[in-house]
Amino acid sequence: MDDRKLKILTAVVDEYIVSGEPVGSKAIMSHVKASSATIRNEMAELEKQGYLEQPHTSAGRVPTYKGYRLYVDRLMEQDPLSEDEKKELDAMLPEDFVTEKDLVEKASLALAELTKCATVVANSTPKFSIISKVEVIPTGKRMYVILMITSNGEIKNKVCRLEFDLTHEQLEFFDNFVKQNLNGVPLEELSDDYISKLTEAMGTYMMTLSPLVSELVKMTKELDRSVILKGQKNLLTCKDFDQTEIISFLDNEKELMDFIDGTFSGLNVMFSPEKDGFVIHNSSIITSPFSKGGRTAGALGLIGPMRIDYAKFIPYLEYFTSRISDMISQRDDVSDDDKEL
Amino acid sequence: MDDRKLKILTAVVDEYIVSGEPVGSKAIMSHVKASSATIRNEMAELEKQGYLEQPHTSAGRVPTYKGYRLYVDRLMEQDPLSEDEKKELDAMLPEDFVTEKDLVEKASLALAELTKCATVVANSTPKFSIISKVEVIPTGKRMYVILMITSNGEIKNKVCRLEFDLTHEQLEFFDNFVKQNLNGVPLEELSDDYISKLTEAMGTYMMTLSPLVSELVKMTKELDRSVILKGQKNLLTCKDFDQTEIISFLDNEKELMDFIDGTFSGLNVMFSPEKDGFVIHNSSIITSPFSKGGRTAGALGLIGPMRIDYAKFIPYLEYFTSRISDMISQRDDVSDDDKEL
DNA sequence: ACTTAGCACTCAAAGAGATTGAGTGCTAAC
DNA sequence: GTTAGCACTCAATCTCTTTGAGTGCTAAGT
Repeated sequence: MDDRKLKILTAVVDEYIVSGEPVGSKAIMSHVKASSATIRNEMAELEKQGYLEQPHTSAGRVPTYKGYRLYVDRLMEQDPLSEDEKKELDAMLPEDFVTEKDLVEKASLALAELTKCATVVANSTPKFSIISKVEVIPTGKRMYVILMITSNGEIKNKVCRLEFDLTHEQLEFFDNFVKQNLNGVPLEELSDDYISKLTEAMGTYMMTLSPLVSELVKMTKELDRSVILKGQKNLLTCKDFDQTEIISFLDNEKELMDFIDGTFSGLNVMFSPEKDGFVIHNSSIITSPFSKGGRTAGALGLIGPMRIDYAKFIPYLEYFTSRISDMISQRDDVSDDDKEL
Repeated sequence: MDDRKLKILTAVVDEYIVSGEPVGSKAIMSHVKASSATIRNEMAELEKQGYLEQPHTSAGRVPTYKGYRLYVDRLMEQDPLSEDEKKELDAMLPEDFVTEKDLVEKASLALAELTKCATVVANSTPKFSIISKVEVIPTGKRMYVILMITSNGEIKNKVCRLEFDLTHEQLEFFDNFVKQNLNGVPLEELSDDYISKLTEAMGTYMMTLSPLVSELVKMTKELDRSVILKGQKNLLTCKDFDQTEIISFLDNEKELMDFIDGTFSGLNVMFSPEKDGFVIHNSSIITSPFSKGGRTAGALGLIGPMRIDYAKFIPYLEYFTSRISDMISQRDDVSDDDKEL
């Protein structure tokens, strides 16, 4: 693959990203020093090799996903952020935050507004946190509320209804049992094994209290897998997409969960044809992980059309995730201090 | 307004509801015993009077909102529900529910699926409920969780961050204070007056604890005004609407809150031209209130195109709200029993 | 052997009639 | 007051033409 071809491919992608129209040979002349005829010949070859395609014979060229792949992996030059831009981005993040979930949610929203794309954030910090309080509160006939608070400030509650009322003694037992066996336990250590051992240890109380335990387990599972989608509106108004596809995508959150998996290892750019089962044609997904105290804690992702402005938006995304990492790690230090006191 | 005119108007609306196309004089002949020419003359008059309109000279007639108004108020015959249909509707409702919010939410979703419209539910039952527990739980440096549980099973929590840590004594004071002054208080009695009197009564503690109180008040306000929208997808796919209007409607929840107000007094059918400020052109909104123990407790609403199948859907809606009323009232009795014990 | 000017060719998009048909209003007869 | 009949209207659809951006190929130029 000679140098001029790469330059032409780059020019096609660059042009197409801004115009959204098929790019002709003349438009490339301002980027590459060669006549339109030469460029046409080169483009014909790029097409043979699968990097470009024509919507129809007499139209210009459009990058294929293979073309985008080469572009983002090797050709594109990212626009580095100026200090001013950094300040602007900082201004979009909250200075302070109450819970980590709050922070990532706000960052996600800001990114969505900035890029006019949808954003998604998978936050697995709760997984690394420890249970700091579990309480069971009776609230009516056979009704109980389970309250769980984790060290990262996340709170979760669940109402459950039992078959019969618990005696005072049973409640007290459960309370103590939880205090001894769950308080201070990292959520990620709550394997099914661990749980079943616990239930066994409850002995005669097991029968009556097991519904509570199973709700508790459900809660921990829900905590460590939270995926939030923002900027749905931007997908709906983007004319690169098929509306019905977007609607069915928004309708099944399940898919979201699935695709974000395995994107926790560095910047990642994926195209819909590469990700099979993903319904939105012509879309690309860019993800960047963030960490808490050196440990991967989640990922922020951008869902947009394939002709998204990679050069500009990738730096935005990476800056946001690095800021998130800083902020939540710093906060973590504080609460460590707290423990030492 | 003579009888035949009314029959013709009814026929036009009925036809238009199923076809969505302007209705011509011939189509009416199967409903009204008269020649197409006569019907045309009558329709011309109905148009003069503002009940019908023509998209263009050589097209059939379409009802105006004034036509719909007359139709729903006086002409339409509702399809009464058969026992079988009632059973089907019952099957869509949960047999049992944990919180009232759960129930109305599920009913709302079921109605949305059934009618392919959006549904909205304003639930003010929390307002009539009493505070059964308030707790403040420290969860980290200067971090506190306020937990509030109301008698109808609703739970709300809020994380707040204070400027300084509270002493054990301060916490205990707040705990007692809340127990004495808020536990058992109906939410609707928490007027601003009442609150400010309370804060004054806190004396020297006021300064330090007022952030907690203000969060608490916020929580009660959020509790008694919950509006839930379901079936957004149906609005997006309905071709009677302008997509951009739908998107901007979905984007500002505020509007939702506003329009549902004042619809708690019996079945209500509104058309977008009557409800100014409401962005969705060509839409109609049908609401029906539900009650808890004889007291209005909220309303369930249906948002659809103006040519919605009123005859069929109004009975659905009313059946649902009557079932909701039954179910939450019955449940209430149970918890009353509970108190007596 | 590569580059490029030139030319014939292609094809989507936009515009200009022409055609169709559902529906109307009006009139004159019943 | 009702209705059959007829001329008229107009959106929708189709066809035909024009336009123009863009191509591939060829032959001459470097």
